[in-house]
Amino acid sequence: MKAANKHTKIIHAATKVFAKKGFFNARISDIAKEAKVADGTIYLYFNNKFDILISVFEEEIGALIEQVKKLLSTEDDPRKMIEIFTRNHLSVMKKNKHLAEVIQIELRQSAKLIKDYRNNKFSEYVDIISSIIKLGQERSIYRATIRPGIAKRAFFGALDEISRVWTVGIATDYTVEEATQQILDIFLCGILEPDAPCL
Amino acid sequence: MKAANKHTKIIHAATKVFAKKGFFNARISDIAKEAKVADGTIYLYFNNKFDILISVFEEEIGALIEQVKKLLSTEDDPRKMIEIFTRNHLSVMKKNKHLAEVIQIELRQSAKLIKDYRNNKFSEYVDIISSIIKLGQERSIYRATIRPGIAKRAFFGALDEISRVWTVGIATDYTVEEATQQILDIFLCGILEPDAPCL
DNA sequence: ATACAATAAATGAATAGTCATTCATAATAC
DNA sequence: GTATTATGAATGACTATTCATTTATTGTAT
Repeated sequence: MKAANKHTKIIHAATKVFAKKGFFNARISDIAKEAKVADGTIYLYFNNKFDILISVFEEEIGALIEQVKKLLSTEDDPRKMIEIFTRNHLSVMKKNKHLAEVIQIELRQSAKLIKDYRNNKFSEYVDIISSIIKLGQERSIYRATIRPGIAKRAFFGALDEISRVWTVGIATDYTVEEATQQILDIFLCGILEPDAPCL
Repeated sequence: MKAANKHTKIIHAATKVFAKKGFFNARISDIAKEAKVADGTIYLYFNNKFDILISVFEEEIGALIEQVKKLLSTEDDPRKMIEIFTRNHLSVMKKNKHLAEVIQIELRQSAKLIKDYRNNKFSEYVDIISSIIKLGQERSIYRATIRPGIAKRAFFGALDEISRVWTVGIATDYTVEEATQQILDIFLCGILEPDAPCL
C-alpha cells in the first residue's frame, strides 16, 4: 500500500477513536485496530501520540478551510457570506460528528497538552469570520463599532455551542436549517447597519 | 481540622490542579500536595478521581449560580438582566481562571469521562439565559421569533469563547467591560423588537 | 485534673494494572 | 538479493487506589 494512503487511513481512524474515547482514553492499539495496521506501523508515520492529534487538527481543519473558502469565493455579499459560513459549519458538524467532537473537545485541550503548538489552522478558520466582518464594514453593511476580533469569537462560540448539542446526543429539537436561520437572525440584525433591512 | 473544611480545601486544590494540568495529567498526589494532605486522605472524602471532578463542577458552578441569581433578583428589566449576566460571567471568568479553565475544558469532556453524569448544575446555569429571554418575550421586549432554547446556547457559547482568550493567555486586547459592551451590542440589537431602541 | 480506653482521622509506602513506545524479525516490493 | 515497509510481543515507566499503621480526638471513671 502506498504511504500516503496509509497515513490518511491512520488520520481518519484516529479522528474516529479520539472522538469516541477522547485523547487520553484512546489507546494506540485502538487506532491501529481501527486503521487495520499493526501498533508499530503507526510509529512509521507519526512520532508519537501527540503528533497524531496535531495531524488530525491540521489535516481535518485544513480540509474544512479549503471547502468553505471555495464556497465563499463565488459570493460577494458579506451578508450571504456569513450565511454560507454558518450553514456550512453547522451542516459539516452535524454530518461529521467525529470531527465535531475533536474540534469541540480535544482542540481546546491542545494548548495544555502540547506546548508550542499554536493551532494555526484553527485560527485561520476562525479568522475567516473576522475577514468577512471587515469586508462588510468597508462597504458600510456592518456597523463600524463592531470589533471584528471580538465578534469573530462570539460568532464562532455560538456556532460551536449550537452544534455541540448534536454530538453530545441531547434530544435535538432543531435542524441545521432552523439553527442557521436563528443564528443569522440574532447575529445579522445585530451587526447590520441600523437602517439596513433586517433579513 | 473539621471535615467540611478539609473537603473544601481539597475541592479548591483540585480545581487549581485540574486547571493547570487537565484532568488526566493531574495526579492525586498533586492534588494532595496542593491541599496539604496525604494522598490517602483524599479517599476519605471522595470515592475516586472522577468523583472529585464532579464535586468541583457541582460546588463551583453551584456557587456561581447562587451569585448571579442574587444579582438578578434585584432587577426587573430583561435588557438589564442580560447585561448583568454577561458582565458577571465575564468578570468571574477573568478573575477565577482556574474555574474558567475547568468549565471551558474539563466540563466538556465530562459526558465522555463519566457515564450517567448529566451536568445538572451546568444546565441550570445556562437555563438562566433562556428564562431571561422568555421573560423578555412575554413583555414584548424580545422578538417572539427567537427560540430561547437555541438563543441560550448561542449566547453562552459566545461568552464562553470570548472568555477563553483570557485563560489561554493569548495577548488579550480587550477588557471585561469592552467585551461586555460588544456582546450586548451584538446580541441585544439582534434580539430586541425591531422598533425598540437599540441600546 | 489525670489516666486510660475507644473511636475517628490521617498517613504514605506498596500493589496492581495500564499502555506508549521500541525493536528484532518477517513480509513485500523493486 | 537488497531495500523498504510492516509486524506485534516485550519493555519500562507511570499512578490510582488500598490498607496496615500512626496520630489525634473524645469520653469516662477515678
